[in-house]
Amino acid sequence: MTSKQPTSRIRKSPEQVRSAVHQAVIDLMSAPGGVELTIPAIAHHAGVNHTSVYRRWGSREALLADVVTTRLERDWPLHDTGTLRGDLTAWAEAGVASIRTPEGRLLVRAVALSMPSSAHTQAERAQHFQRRLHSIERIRERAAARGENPPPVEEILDQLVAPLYLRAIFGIDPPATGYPELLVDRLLGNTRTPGTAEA
Amino acid sequence: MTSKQPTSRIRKSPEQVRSAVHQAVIDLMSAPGGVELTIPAIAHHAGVNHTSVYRRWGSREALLADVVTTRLERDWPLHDTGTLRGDLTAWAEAGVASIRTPEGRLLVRAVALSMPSSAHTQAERAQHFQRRLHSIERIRERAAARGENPPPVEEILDQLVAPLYLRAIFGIDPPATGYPELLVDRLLGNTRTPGTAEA
DNA sequence: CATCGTAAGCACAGATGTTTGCTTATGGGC
DNA sequence: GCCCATAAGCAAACATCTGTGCTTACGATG
Repeated sequence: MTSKQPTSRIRKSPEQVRSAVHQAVIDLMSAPGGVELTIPAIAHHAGVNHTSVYRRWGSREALLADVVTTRLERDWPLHDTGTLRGDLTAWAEAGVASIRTPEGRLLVRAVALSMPSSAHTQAERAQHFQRRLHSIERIRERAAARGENPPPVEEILDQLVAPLYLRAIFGIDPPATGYPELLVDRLLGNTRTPGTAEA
Repeated sequence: MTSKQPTSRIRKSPEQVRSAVHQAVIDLMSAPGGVELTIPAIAHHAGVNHTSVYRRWGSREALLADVVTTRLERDWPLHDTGTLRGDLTAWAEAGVASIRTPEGRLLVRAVALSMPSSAHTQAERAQHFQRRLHSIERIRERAAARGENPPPVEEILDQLVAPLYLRAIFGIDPPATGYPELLVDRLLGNTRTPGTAEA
């Protein structure tokens, strides 16, 4: 007991820790039964010492934000289809696909909540949301560059983003078929031939 | 230590406790800087012993749910205007008024969160949401009884509820004027003045 | 006015989450 | 191949939240 024998103390590399912790967050979020999702629990599930998590991310809030943005940007990417309608529909389709999985719903929910107990300031939260909205802005810019006339952001927010987020947050399944197209039709007008609808 | 002198131990009545705790939750939620919103903190702010809170509500989740439903039912009530359009507009107006205040936004947000760390099952969460949706159902029933033909719940969800909730959660201010009417027009069709207004 | 059930307050114990000082693998640069 | 900065692992202290047994004020009932 006096000496410390090098008890073959295997350790993970920083990248391994990052990966394992991220996966553990996803696993525990998706787990049924309301797991606690505390740092000790996450670290244990990841096979990592909890101090490593504390030192690297500092707080659970920061950890969740990291996981969420990483995953969302991977699972809800931005496509370039060549038309405004195509881009919006693709975006909605990716969203629908995401919120059909428990993991996806939880990710979107996590964006909305961000912080379980401690509360971000509103400005901070809005900024966080801005990152998510960035893809919408890009879609609008591309459409404008093509000479199309995209609806204002507020309309896209109300008619495209809001329904998807609401369903993700409250776990309401979207209609089985045609939902992305339905939303885009409401937004752009049900005219497949552009030009007549508003704006 | 041997004797217990009745040190004029003033105590609040159950109703006083309830009121003080509810108010403390609101105060701490509205407080800037990300207060912890733990039961001890709430109890302290309310001037109540924390055991009283534990024994009465059991968990923070139950306490928040109680506060939120109480307040929301008071601040976001249901009006009977005699027409479907009127009822929906009134509902949207109440919602807009609510989410214009920081407290109102936080209440709506709290409905979305419901549970900070522990996670409700999806069914449980959906049920919780159902309570909020009850007013929508009532509006539809009344309209049907009048012989009107209300839109399906899903449409009201997408076009009326979702925009309000999204704005509440992310702190996006609704348009300064005419927003309730705009949402209802989108939902029911802009049958009154076929204006071009989409701005 | 006396009695009784309810529930608030208090003190303390138990469990859980958070933080710190230290040791020592790991991987890159010289 | 040696040396060094980085960061993971460990243990123990620390803070905080959660729960329990008990006393006792409050209000209702007779």
